[in-house]
Amino acid sequence: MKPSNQLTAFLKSENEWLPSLSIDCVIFGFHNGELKVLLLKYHNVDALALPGGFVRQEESIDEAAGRILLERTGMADIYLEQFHIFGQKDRQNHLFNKTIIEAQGILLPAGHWFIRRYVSVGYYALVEFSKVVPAPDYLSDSIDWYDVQALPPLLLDHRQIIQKALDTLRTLLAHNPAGFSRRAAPLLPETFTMADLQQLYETILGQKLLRTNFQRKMLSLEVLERVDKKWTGGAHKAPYLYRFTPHP
Amino acid sequence: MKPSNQLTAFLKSENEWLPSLSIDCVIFGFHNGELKVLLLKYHNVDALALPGGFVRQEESIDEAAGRILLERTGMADIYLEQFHIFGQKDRQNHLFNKTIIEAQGILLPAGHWFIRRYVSVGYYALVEFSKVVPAPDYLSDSIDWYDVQALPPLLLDHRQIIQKALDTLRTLLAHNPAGFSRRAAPLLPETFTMADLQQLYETILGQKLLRTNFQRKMLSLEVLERVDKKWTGGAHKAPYLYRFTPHP
DNA sequence: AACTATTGTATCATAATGATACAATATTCA
DNA sequence: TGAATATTGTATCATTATGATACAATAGTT
Repeated sequence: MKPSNQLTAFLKSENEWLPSLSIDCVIFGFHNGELKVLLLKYHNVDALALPGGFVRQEESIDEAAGRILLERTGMADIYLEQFHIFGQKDRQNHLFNKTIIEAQGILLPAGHWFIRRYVSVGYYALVEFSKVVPAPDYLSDSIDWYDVQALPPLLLDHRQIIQKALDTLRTLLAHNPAGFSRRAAPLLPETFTMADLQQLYETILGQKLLRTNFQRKMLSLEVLERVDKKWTGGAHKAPYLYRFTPHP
Repeated sequence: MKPSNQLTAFLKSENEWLPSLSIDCVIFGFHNGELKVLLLKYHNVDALALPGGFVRQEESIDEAAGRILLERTGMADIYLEQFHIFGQKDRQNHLFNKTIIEAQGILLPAGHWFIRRYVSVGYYALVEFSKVVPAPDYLSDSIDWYDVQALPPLLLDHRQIIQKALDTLRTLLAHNPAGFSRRAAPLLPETFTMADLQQLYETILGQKLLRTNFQRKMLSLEVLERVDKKWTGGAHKAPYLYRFTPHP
């Protein structure tokens, strides 16, 4: 099926979708000590965008978020959490959508929901970087990880959406480190050192932490278990490896 | 204008509204040591409901929440904050809406957005009980305050929406008491005693607090200023009155 | 075997919190 | 008028959490 045919089929199935409502997913990964976010490039659009989509009539918005992520990235069974609704009146997504479909040579009737204003629900997830094999779908040219500290120009209010997701992460981490640890588990490999974990915290919080106190705090949360194997490599004492205890 | 005419006009102005999206407002008040929530009773519907409404094409969802609150309750300039989106597929609001309009003798075409599924954005606000003069509008028979501890049967998932709003309040209060105090200021009269404030906290948190430590904590937040006047009445030492310092 | 970088833990000071004690005082009532 | 009572404001102690520093342990390098 050609791209434009898929798009045409999507636009024709008007009654299967909830108008006015879209979902954008902020997918965080962690690699080489950098916090990454998954972005894609739509055909004929310069700015990069968050993986997004629409809600079907017969699915909940949580289910829609999972399906959209699966379609755009191939990742299944990812736990997503809503964090904010973006409903400014000047989002102007309709202008952007018009660009997309006109580039495909499609003409829509003036009142079609796809080229009217809609509001977007932000969902975030923390995933294991290495397990993701980003594959562009029929809508996009490319999909890749980008360092949160150095984001490229983004579509619409997507930079603001990422910022809000980051704020949500920071708040969670600061006020509920145990809850954060459970959700953040996928960001790190199965086993990891305390230094790895600290680097993750420092990246998200945007500040340095005292190593000794960080270790004391993490161990007191009782969400980590020490694996008796040790790491090899550096010219110094070998650190323990830890894993997150399965949540009780 | 007769009720059914207003409703008819509303339903005919299909293009002025965002389909699929509604807003529900959880308005908290505090009176006689009880946390109250504002509920209304729609015509021909038994269960009580949160004041709610829809979003116009040319307004942001924040603006819509303010306008809806004004229309349903007469309260202007209330600071509302979004806290969650409710998008289960079994909300079944369309069935409820069908009941409402059929009771008014109105027939809608099958695909009309008003009798299709929509998701709802929850907003909450904390207001001064005594300043609200609840007045039912053309949609409702009555509007009144209800004790959060003893809610009547509610429409759809409105009980769950109130619960989530309460959870949000509790989290805010527990993790950011200074921020909560600023937002909670309208719940209390201009000046109040420390005991009043403590009762508010205990009601929201659902647990007793130690008086002496509560006082120490509140004073340390530097959001209160002591008014030199004193209260009269009881057969005991007169407490100081406090007011919230205007946020800096 | 000495050296180096890093790790794990102990320990100190300081701040925040939980719990108790008690003086101060506005009213009531003998 | 003055003792009794209920409540308030503050002090104080113990306990816990946090910030900061010190130091022994150790895997590699030289």
